[in-house]
Amino acid sequence: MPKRNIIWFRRDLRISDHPALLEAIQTSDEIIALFILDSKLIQHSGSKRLAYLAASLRALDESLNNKLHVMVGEQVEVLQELMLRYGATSVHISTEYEPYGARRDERVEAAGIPLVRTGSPYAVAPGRVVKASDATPYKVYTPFYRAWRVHGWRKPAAKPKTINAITPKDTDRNFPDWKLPQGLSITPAGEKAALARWKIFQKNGLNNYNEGRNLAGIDGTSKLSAHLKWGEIHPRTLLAELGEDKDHDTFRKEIAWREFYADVLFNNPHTEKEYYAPRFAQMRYDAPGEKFEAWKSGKTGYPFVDAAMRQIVQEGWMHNRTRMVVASFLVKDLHLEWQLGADFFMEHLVDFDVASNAHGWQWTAGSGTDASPYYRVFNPIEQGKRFDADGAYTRKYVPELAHLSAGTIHEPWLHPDGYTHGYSQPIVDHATERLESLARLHEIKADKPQDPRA
DNA sequence: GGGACCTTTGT
DNA sequence: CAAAGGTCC
Repeated sequence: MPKRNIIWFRRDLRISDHPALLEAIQTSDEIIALFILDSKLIQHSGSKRLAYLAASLRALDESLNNKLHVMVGEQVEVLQELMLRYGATSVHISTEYEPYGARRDERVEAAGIPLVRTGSPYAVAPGRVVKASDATPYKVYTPFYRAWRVHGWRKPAAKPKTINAITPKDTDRNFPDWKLPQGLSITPAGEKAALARWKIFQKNGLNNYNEGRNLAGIDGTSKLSAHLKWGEIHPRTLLAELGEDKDHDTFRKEIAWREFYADVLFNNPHTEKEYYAPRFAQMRYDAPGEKFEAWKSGKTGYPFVDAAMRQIVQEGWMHNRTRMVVASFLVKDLHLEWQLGADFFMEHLVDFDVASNAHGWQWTAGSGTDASPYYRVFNPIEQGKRFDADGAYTRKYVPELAHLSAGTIHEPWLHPDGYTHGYSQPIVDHATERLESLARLHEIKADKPQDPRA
């Protein structure tokens, strides 16, 4: 009887630089390539992310010469059935660290499935970078970054020369047919698309990254987030080709932010949903109502905010600069809790990553690690003028403002024709709400005596 | 333990 | 150039 291993793909949908796949191959005669559709994750994913996953599974299957099993059902049952049927002795995985995935794997293991963990979605696994002084985790990014670099990471793993995989039965080829709703568009999925995008970014964006990454209207960011989220490319593959100049270092720092937030969530799993700084739970917030609806539908009357909100709904992706702008607007202009925005992002983002999302939001809200200082409130108009100076980004997503030029598109109230194409009036006055936000923050200042009833 | 330091700013 | 307060070494 040949020795057989299962390779259970989850968020590592690639065959290059894949240590767990290599390990599964090297310790067996044949592998069983498997993906299990997880009803819980499907429930929490919007149509765009599901369409992306469907495409990514097709791409992975192609790389595996159509040998991918796509199964529906409870993980333990599916794994037990396949192990029995094929006489497989172990299940190889890339280690997962975020709360849901880590708990799932523990549960599977507790049910008697022999999991073999090799590698992770990170260059340095969460929990590995700690302070030299007392071996506790970092809470501030920059010292983490320095220690992360000193820690270092392995070279990319080799692409397997041959993959000897069992041919699935037809009934085990349950590829989902999740379609993208009409009128929407998402980025191409799969390992080939990821590697192609990386090449394009290296050629066109990387060498001006320090400046270009902030400009919403140009293709200045890597746009690798969805590929990284689904593991179609490993961060090590990117890091291996970076140099030491300013632009390359800035990009390396963005990769390190992803690793920092994975580490913070690993060490503080409750911060997926709760305030990292607990006193922010005591702040006065407004209840979500009409203004929240306006934010979600891109009708706040603030052009840069509305452009970004329409971008995420149409494309499942939002420029990083505008992620901060719309987050600041939700929390500090509308006085709503960050979790409302984070949940909306979870529904729409193709690249949704629980750690980066929760802590990106908390940074803006002021409640996170190394958070934005409380007095720092983004000005949505000034941000638009600075980072979408010619108005191209806003014009693209807000057709009601397309007739306005660079000079007035971020302030339609300055133009006599500003509202002639149906654009919304501002739902709040930024200057007023900024002061309101500062007042509410003052109420929870650390040096204020706590309410004894609290 | 004291001093340097801290992604992404506003006016 | 002003704006806390915590973290790091």
